[in-house]
Amino acid sequence: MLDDDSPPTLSNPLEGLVGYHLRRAANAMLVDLGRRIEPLGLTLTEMSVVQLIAANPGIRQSEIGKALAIKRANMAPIIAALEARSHVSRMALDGRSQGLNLTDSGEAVVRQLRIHVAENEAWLMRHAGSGAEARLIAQLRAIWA
Amino acid sequence: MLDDDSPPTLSNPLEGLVGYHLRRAANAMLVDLGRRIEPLGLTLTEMSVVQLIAANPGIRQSEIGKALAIKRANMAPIIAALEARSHVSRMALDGRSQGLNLTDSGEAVVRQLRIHVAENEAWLMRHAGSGAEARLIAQLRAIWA
DNA sequence: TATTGTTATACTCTATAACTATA
DNA sequence: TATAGTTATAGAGTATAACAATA
Repeated sequence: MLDDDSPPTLSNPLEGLVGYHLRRAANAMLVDLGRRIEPLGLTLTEMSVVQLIAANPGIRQSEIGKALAIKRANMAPIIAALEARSHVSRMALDGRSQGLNLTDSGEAVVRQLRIHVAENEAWLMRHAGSGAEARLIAQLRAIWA
Repeated sequence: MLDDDSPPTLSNPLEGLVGYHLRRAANAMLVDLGRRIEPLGLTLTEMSVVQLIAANPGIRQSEIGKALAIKRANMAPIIAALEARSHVSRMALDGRSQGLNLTDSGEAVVRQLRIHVAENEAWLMRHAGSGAEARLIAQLRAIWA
């Protein structure tokens, strides 16, 4: 079968775009991180929220949303899910605000999380290497390719 | 009201992570690009697919999937939607494969697309600037912050 | 047997709108 | 009036599983 099964020498005009590499690199990073934290039973968004609570005990969910660019409407189910798994507890600050804190279970998860995040960062730097600035595309491409 | 409405001096441990900035930067880029191409009635994924067809007339959708990391199962509705809007036509290559081509309408869309993508790239570089390699975090952060 | 395309389905993330209640 | 939280809903994007038809 010599019908040219070799790589179809496909032309990809997106290869020259920084935005394309940025998207692919971010996706690759999220896939790697997602696999690492999978055993913890947290989504990537829950992961970042938990880390923010760990660093800011008593924080309000509206503050988390502002810091991480998550809309109020999307914060509600995230906090509810974390509370349902007993990772987060709420304490009324006033009639409408609640201070969020990690439970022991939540603290344990964060400890594991830090390890996986560090591994993910190491994975990132391993792929990105240290390069000059004009090498931005090459760096980002190296992450997913 | 002097209850300290100033920024809550919130601690964000994610700020030190390359992965965090990568995710935020990619999201910011996609928001900018999404707004630009919105008038064309294409999603971001459809946009990249159309560009690949434009550069590779007669390409099979399985090849597009491989190039852009889109699963076969997800390619089907994308191509169907592009065909439904008469941007793409199919031509049987053999009993199971189809060669994809742009229609006149599809070509017109791609011409507009190229302009918006170039604008998005300019926007990206305007924010990222040209910087050294250790400035990777700063560069990426500058895109979304 | 492996590949191409398809359908069905589910989950994550994001978005807007509208509502309650509290400040 | 503005804010904090909630609910409902929708649209992207991605994932797996299973199937038919063809190579």
